[in-house]
Amino acid sequence: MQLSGTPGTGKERPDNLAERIYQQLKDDIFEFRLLPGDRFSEGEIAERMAVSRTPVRQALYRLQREDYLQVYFRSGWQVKPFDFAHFEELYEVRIVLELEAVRRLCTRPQDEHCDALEQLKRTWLVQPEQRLQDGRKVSRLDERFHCQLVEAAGNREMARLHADVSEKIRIIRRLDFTQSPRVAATYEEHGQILGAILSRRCEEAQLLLKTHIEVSKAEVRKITLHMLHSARQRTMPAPEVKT
Amino acid sequence: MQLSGTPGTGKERPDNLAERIYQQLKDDIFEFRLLPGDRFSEGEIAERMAVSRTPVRQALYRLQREDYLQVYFRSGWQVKPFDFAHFEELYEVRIVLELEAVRRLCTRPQDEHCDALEQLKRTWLVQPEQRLQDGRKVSRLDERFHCQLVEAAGNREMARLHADVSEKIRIIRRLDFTQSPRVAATYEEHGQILGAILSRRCEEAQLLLKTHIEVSKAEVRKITLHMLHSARQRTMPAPEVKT
DNA sequence: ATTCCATCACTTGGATACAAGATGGGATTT
DNA sequence: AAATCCCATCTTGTATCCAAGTGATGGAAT
Repeated sequence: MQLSGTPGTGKERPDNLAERIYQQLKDDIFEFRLLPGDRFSEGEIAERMAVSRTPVRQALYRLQREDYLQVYFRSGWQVKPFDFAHFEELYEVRIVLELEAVRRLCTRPQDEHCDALEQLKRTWLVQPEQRLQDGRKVSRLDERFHCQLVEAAGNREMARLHADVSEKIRIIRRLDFTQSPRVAATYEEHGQILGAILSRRCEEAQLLLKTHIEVSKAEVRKITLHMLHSARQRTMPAPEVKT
Repeated sequence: MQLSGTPGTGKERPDNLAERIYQQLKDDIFEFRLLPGDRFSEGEIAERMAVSRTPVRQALYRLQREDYLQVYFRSGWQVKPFDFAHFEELYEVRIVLELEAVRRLCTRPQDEHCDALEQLKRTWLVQPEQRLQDGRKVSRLDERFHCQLVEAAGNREMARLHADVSEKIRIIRRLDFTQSPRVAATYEEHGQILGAILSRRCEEAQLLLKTHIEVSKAEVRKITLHMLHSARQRTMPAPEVKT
């Protein structure tokens, strides 16, 4: 009964079933295999994944805490409907955190965080013919760019919150990269932002970044509305949408 | 197997054992009945709370996600040791979020959010003889002040993140209100901040708020170090402390 | 005295069993 | 025909059971 010794020595979980199911379910949501409004039971998931309800419940409750799912008392689970007001607010939080990161990077002491910024330069300040075209890849790269910017600012908590926010909006943010002009614009703007940061033009960097994010936000809003509109015509009933 | 009807109608969980245990355990941590570094097993908690391990595990995993606990594979649980770097970073996040809230409140359209600010005025802009003295109460009030400030700014996501951050630092922030001069200073400074916001002196409000938080941060750091130092002399071994 | 090794109680992770309530459909009544 | 009641079925929440591994302990060997 009494625990006394110091653990610490190599005792991390090896495989962890619940974690695997959590990832799988989140992926199902992100890839729209589970649509907003879809309902299901713990038993279904457990059967599909060929495990017991125990790790499924662990995963489901985690996803509930993260606002992807909703549970009804003895009446099953539901994928939370999209809430655009919610996404807009998350975009604003992103802006606040990233502007602060830029401020810190621009006022940083000499030669600090330069390695992180150098790595970003190698990805984004490249010749046009070296640019990636695949929207999926660029989308992931874009998220990494913004996260690394915040990470480079040095506050791990801020970076973690920002990463959480980034993950929450990923599901719609991706849609911004389905059109190649937007991909090109992303390369262009990231380059400009990096340049401004590296030469410590703080105000300019902040303005560029703010505009960059807001344009992306507007673009995504447009695409998502269109997508949901056409989905509503094909399927019935459409996934519920708030606001 | 098939779920189809619309739930929505009064199906919230009634009692929920796991939730109760979660609250109880968090309270144990906040009230130092569970000390940083303490180790325990799921079975102990289940026995103490007179429930099975299932809801206990649900609560423990939630507390782990929230960074209060740590689990070792087949070797029990541990209350996470204090990490002051962590707290400092959370304080900085608080500053960023609250400064943004003040900015928004100062540039708000006429007559917006005034009700929320009015309520704050009634609490904090009072005659000295009406001020509360009880450190516990003022501590809770202080947290509410800052949270309401952010809530009033109108971005629910920002408010939620800020509330989460506030809860995470509550465990040490309370210590700031164990000394009555600090209580008086809090009233003084909150009053000044509110005044500056209400008359839309943005820069001044931000500076006041930033200083207010940073002073509190420094004070808490001092008290906590002292507390841990004396605790280390009384008990052995002392709770592990990083940084 | 010290090191090594078997042992054994204890731990978490997952599977299964059970309890209580929600739901939906069909028979029954109005 | 429409509304209502009843019941079999399904669902989550909780308890219990089992598997696999951990770590402290004590005895044996050196």
